[in-house]
Amino acid sequence: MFSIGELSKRTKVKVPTIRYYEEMGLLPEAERTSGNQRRYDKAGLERLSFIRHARDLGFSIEAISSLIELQEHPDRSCEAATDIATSQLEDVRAKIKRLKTLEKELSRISKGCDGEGVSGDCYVLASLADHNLCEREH
Amino acid sequence: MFSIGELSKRTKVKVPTIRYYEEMGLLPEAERTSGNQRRYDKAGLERLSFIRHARDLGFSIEAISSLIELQEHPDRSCEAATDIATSQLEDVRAKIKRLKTLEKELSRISKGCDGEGVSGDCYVLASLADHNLCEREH
DNA sequence: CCTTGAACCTCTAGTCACTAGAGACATTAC
DNA sequence: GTAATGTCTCTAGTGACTAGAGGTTCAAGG
Repeated sequence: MFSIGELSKRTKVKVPTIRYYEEMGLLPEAERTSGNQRRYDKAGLERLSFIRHARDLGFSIEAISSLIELQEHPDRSCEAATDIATSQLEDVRAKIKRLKTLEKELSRISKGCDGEGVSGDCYVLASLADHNLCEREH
Repeated sequence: MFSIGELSKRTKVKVPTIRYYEEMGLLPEAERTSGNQRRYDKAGLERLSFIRHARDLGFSIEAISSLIELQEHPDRSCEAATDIATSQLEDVRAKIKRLKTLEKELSRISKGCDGEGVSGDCYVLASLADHNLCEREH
C-alpha cells in the first residue's frame, strides 16, 4: 500500500490530477488510512497507468470511462473498444490534416515579411486582414 | 450601419462570440441604437474579419490583441507581428509532429483487433494497459 | 514522547474560448 | 396593432486540469 504521492511518482500523473480522476469516476474511491489519507495498491497503479496511457493518446475522459467499463467485463464483445480507438484515430487524422493546411498558410504568411519593416507594410498583418491573400481555404 | 445579427451572418462569427470579443477588448465597444442595440459599420466588419481569420489560423486571443495593436500603429516596427506568426507556426509544427506519432501508434493498436472478439482478449485494451506493447514513445 | 517538516486533506476558483439558457426589451413586417 | 424575430444582460457550463488557502496527518530524528 502506498500514498498518493508515491503513486504520482510512479505514474508521472500529478497528485491533484489523480484526485480529479477519482472524482470523475475513472478511479474507484481509494481506501483511506485512519487519518483519511488515500492508499493504493497494485490494482490502483495499473488502472492509473491505463488512464495515463489513454490520455497520452488523446482519448477523452468519457472514452476512457467506456474503455474501463469494457476492461472490467472481459466477457463482453470488444467492438465498442475498437470503435472508440478507430474514432480517435480518425479524429487525430482530421486534426493533422487541418494543421497541415494551417502550417502551409502560416509559413507562407511568415515568409512574406522579415520583420524589418513597419507594420503598415507588414505582409503578416495584411494577410490576416484580407483573406483573399490566402492561397487556400482553411 | 447594421446589427450584430447581420455582422454575424457576414463574418460567420456567432452573435455571442462577437459580444465575447467585445468583452475581451478585441472589438471596440460598439455604438448603440436608442434602444441599446449594437450597430456596426465597415470598420467593425473588417476588424471582426481580421479576428476570425487569425482565430482560424489558431492564434490565441492574446496574440490577436497584440496583432491588432500593431495594426493600429502602422508606423511601428512589425517585428513583433512576425515573431507572433513564427511562434504560432512553430506551435503548429510541434502539434503536427506529436499527432503523427499518435497516429502511428493508434493505427497500430487499432489494427491489432477487429472488434469481433471478447474484451478480455482485445489488443486495443491490452495495449492501453501495457505501455510496453507500444513501439515508440509518445 | 515530542517536534518538525513534508505530504496530505477539502474546498473554491481560475484557465481558454467559447456556448447555452433565462427572462426582459427592441425592432421589423404585415 | 400585433406577432415574430432579434437583441439585451447575466449567470453558469464545457474539458481537463491547475493553483492556492487553510487545516490535518504522517514519518523520521532526537
